[in-house]
Amino acid sequence: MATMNDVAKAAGVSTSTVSYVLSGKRTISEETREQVLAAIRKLDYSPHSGARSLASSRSNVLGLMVPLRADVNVSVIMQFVAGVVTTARDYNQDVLLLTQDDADGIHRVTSQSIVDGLLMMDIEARDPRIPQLAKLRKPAVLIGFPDDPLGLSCVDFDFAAASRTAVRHLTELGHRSIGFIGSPQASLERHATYADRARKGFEDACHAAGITAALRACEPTSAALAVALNAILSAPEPATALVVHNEGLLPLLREALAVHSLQIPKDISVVAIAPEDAAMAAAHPWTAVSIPAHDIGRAAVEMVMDRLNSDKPVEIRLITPSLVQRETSAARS
Amino acid sequence: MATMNDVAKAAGVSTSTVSYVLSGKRTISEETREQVLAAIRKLDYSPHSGARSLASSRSNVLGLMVPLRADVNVSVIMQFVAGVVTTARDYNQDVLLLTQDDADGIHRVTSQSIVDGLLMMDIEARDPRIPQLAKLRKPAVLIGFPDDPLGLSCVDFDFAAASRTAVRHLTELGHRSIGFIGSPQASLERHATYADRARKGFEDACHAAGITAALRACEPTSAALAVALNAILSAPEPATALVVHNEGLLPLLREALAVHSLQIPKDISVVAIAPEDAAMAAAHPWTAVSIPAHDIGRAAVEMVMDRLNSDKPVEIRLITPSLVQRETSAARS
DNA sequence: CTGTTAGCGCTTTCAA
DNA sequence: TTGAAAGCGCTAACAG
Repeated sequence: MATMNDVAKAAGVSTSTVSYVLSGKRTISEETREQVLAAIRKLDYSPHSGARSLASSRSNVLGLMVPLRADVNVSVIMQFVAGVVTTARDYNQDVLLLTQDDADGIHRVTSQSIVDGLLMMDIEARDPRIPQLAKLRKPAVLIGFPDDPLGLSCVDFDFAAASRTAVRHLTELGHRSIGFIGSPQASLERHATYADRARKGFEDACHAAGITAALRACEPTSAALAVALNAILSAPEPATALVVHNEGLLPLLREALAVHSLQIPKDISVVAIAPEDAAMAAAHPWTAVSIPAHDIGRAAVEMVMDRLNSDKPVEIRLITPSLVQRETSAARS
Repeated sequence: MATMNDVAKAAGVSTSTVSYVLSGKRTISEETREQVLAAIRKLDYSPHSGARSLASSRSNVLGLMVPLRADVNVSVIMQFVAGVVTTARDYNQDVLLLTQDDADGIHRVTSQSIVDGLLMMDIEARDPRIPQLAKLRKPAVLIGFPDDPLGLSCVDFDFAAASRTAVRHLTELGHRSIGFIGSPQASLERHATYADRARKGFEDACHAAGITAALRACEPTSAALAVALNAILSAPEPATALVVHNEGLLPLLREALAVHSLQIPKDISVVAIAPEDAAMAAAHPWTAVSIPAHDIGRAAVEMVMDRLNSDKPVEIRLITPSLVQRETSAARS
């Protein structure tokens, strides 16, 4: 492997000149720059990341802690990760994968200077990782919205607004009793903030509009869905519309409603809170408030890089939802 | 941050002694070892990964190239990745995430010595990345089974054997005409090797057993499934059993068969080739040949580490399938 | 606009 | 069983 020294010799300049050509931190005459670049090409030179990180105390790697748990929405995670990785590349960073159960992963990758900053997915209301992150001298961004961010940056989808938007759409269509089918109980119990906030937003919106609301947590299985629907549809004022915040249920929903002799959207309207692709992957695409997972990933990277490169203040961003009406919502009959 | 030098001074030894205590590459008296470890704890010392990789030419990072494409099975990927990351930690390695569309990611992370080795998911029959990998001086493991591995290690699930196992199970139950519903056409067209081999195994097994076979590729949507089933069930000798290698279709299958007035397993048997959790996530769990994604991830890491640490020869491993009968297969009526 | 040089923090050979 | 010291390849302060 060629080193920077080899390049310098081949180009007839000093190593610092090569370094500055590469970093752009100094103005270089067009002539020597050409020479250096030619030598780099000729020798097929690449800088050694370890040497660079030793000298500059920057690794050009971001740590991303991902839940590989089963009760979270896998396809949203994938999209989010895709957003993170592609944006990281725009900043010339690579992404190191950490898992939730790697107990001291945070300590390891920061204390050894493996990463320059951290992105934490799936943050809970009182996440024990937050105090740990707050002590670090490396920037961290929380994906989620905890009770107390302890001075860390946060970014998330505005799930409360998503529910409000869904409810507004349905009330405008004349519905006066709406059911909410949410994330599995497990997500609620560990206070994944997205689950809590979507529920809360739904309750508040229904209350403000004077609408009858019925909420159920639900596992992504036919059996659980049947139970949830029974509860919602056998109430004194049965729902004429549903908000579903659980993409795993979408493929099962039509069949489950058929049991109650209900057709979508003739007898019952449905709004999904789900990623775009899940909403579209059906013969009759769902009216949906889509979760822009890719954009959240992008925003998260932008926010760590801001804190890494400048002294921009800590930021809290909530990504605004928007609803697209498709084939599953209609005026109340 | 404390350096190794600080530790050496605090313990009253030389830096090399500290280094050897940490690496274990030299025998150290119990007494000095204690002293060193005490100093490490007291100063909360962690080695600097950049410095280490510069001096040792080992980064302790493995690169993992993941498809963030939509037509592949997301939950299998997640399980596989989980297997990779947890096993990597057992070898004291971290995992860097690369995406399929990061065109020169392979070159970047290897030439800059960011990674010690590479794991490549979703290998196609004539994958253009293979010649590129074969030229590197870093070990690589292919997850998949290409036409020509060019001397690289490979590991994969034995999809052909999976189909054969499924067919054997069904013939033992008396079925003489079996349909195969496979991966989307897109997967076949780019010759994802898993799709090809599962099909081939099915055809061969049916032929060998003198069974009538009907094969269809299928997108994971209700509409596509309806088309595929129409074709399979309107044949001269309609299938009395199905092998389904497409987990996205499982939640849709009962409803689609009901259209033909067929109940599982009374009128038609079904064997899924799918990850365990997909097979279990139903009111009536599927008889299935399960894809042990986690184990494949583990095996892949073991194989890179073998090539990194020793001169073990290149290896080709096919993970043997096993079938579990559950509620969706029964004797032909 | 460019060169010299002192580190960055670790590993490992050589010497004792 | 231990220490001294020469790098590993790069960055950036200092000097011109």
